[in-house]
Amino acid sequence: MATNTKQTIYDIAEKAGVSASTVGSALNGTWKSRRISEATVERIQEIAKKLNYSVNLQARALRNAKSGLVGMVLPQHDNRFFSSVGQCFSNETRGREALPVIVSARRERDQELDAVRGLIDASVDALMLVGTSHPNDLSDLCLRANIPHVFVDQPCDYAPSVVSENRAGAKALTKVLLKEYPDVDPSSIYFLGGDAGLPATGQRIVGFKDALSEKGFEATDAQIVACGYQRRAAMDALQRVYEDRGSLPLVLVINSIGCFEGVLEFLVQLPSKVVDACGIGAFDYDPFGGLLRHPVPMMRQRAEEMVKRAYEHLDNKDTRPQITYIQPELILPKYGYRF
Amino acid sequence: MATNTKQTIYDIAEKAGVSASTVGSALNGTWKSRRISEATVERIQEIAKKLNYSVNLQARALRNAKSGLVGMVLPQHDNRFFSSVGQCFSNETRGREALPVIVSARRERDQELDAVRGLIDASVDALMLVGTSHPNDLSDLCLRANIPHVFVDQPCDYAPSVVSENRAGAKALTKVLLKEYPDVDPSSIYFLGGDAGLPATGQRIVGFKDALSEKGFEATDAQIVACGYQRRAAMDALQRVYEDRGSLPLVLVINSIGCFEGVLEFLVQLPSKVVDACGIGAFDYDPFGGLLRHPVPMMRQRAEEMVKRAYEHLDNKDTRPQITYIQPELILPKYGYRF
DNA sequence: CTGAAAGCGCTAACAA
DNA sequence: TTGTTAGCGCTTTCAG
Repeated sequence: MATNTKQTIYDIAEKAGVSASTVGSALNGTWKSRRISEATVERIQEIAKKLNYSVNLQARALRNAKSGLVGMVLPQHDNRFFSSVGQCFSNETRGREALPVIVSARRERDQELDAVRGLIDASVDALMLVGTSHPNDLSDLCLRANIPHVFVDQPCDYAPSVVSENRAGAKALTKVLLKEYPDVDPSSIYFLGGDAGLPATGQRIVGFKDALSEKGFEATDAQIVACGYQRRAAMDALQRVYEDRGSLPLVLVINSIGCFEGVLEFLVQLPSKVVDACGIGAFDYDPFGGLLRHPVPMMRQRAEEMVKRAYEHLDNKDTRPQITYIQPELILPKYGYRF
Repeated sequence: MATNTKQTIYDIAEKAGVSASTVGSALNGTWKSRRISEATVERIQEIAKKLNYSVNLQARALRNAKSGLVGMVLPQHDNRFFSSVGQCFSNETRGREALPVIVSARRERDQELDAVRGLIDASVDALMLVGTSHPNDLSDLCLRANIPHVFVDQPCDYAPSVVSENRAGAKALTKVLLKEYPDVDPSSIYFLGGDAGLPATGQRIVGFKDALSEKGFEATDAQIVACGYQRRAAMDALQRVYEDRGSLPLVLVINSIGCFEGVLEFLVQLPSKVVDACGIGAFDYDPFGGLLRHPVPMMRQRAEEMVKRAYEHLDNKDTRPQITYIQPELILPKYGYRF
């Protein structure tokens, strides 16, 4: 029968008539190098099972100066891209016999700092920082606490970073749209969403402009609407554009999946003809986006590759600043029935 | 200047010329009850800041028998419903000054057991088990380890559970669809997705049948296709139905958002006329689903309420089995432009 | 108002 | 092949 109070190696030692250290190594695998007889080990393991023993990882961590926790900070869980990142991180971390601790921080400086501090207090063995708004400040904290860390999605000046090829991706996406509208009035091409102060958005804007200038167009500030990442903000921003112009943009490149939802939410109120005429593309991917009657090419960021690469940096104890670029994947709309 | 090696209360004690226990209580807030002078406390805090001190939570945990970790097990992160659950859990947990540890276990028994064992080893102070396939086994582990725990989405016989009103929800959803097709051939009404062995799906099937029998219909086994939760499985299952019948069902109630994606993926290959004739409704919610040209009513599960209720059980140290039902929300398609 | 000392559960020398 | 012991960093009596 199992007891209801948590058992320690001392309890087992007593029942087994051996010392606690013998029990310890019988249970943590070091018994081979300590040359403890297989017989005792088996006996101990049996008793442990019977008593429903489980290690106390804090005690082990305290002794070993290694917690078995790996932390991740990301903007939010409920987002297709970040939840994929979280899923991959969870898989990879469990595969390394460690426990993932994922904290969301809404891209806000204070929350990010708070999250990182909390994770440092928990003595995480490593930290993966995803889509953070203040990478350098966070890296600073980690450096002072001597915590190996990598950045994903938004790069940092002081640590290894893994990001999408945003510039090339945005350029390719924009070109797909422009091809559909060869004679478009250049001033009716818009980029919407994101934070122009952050590298990811910044690079996408550059890529967007690249595509335009290949056509001999030059984008004005008015065509770049970096309204943030919120669904609602994107909705409002597009509405403003619509009112100012008196019409929709002819080509609209959207910077994040959250904004994409906001855009659709706005468009859904307009008459069909108006929306039909507008070419829409989105950075980030949503499977539903590919099923819409209105064809929407999308740039899927490769979450899995990004997390794996980031983990490689951690595994290799790579600490110097360097950026690894991962090419995103262009997803063109399917043909057939259109929802 | 900050040092690069982790500081302890002893380091601070030395610099401050006081004892470690004084530093300890100055830093953890117990100094008031220990009546330590505010002056020393301030001095200590200053030194701590300068040395870039941060508590070692394992040490504290070991001493206090309280880890400051709260665990969650869920099927997957990359799913709209579960990622909302994860987000709410993260928020609630951080609000309680604890750290969320979320582990995904794909609804597989071994992975679930493993995850729970890992969390028990980490001495989580409480555990929230979401959408698990083997609740009773997991509860058993927790009970033996004396860990307060709650179930969400799938109920357990031995612990408090918070679940959606699946039966009523499925009935209401089915009725919405039936209303559109008053003269439908009863045998062409299908329920697709989920695991009939699990209570959530089971209840939804009952609700589905309720709606049918109100119409005087009786569902046969062939109409209930509990093909699991995978996108791919749903795709294949629907294809089989299509081939067997020689046509699509006229009314299709889909049991989970993952299956919904699979269904759309299949339908996208068919000619418009065929799909247009089919009435589709989905349990679980996706904002894109509401924007489709093909109108899809959806039952949104209230993730936030569910997590909050679950946390209430934990806060109240409620341990006896009981089920709290949360009513899901019917979301009807928007009208206007249809994508 | 503050210090000394014990102990949380585990691991790793060092002895035996 | 196994036991003894010290100590990881912190909190908490108990003394002073």
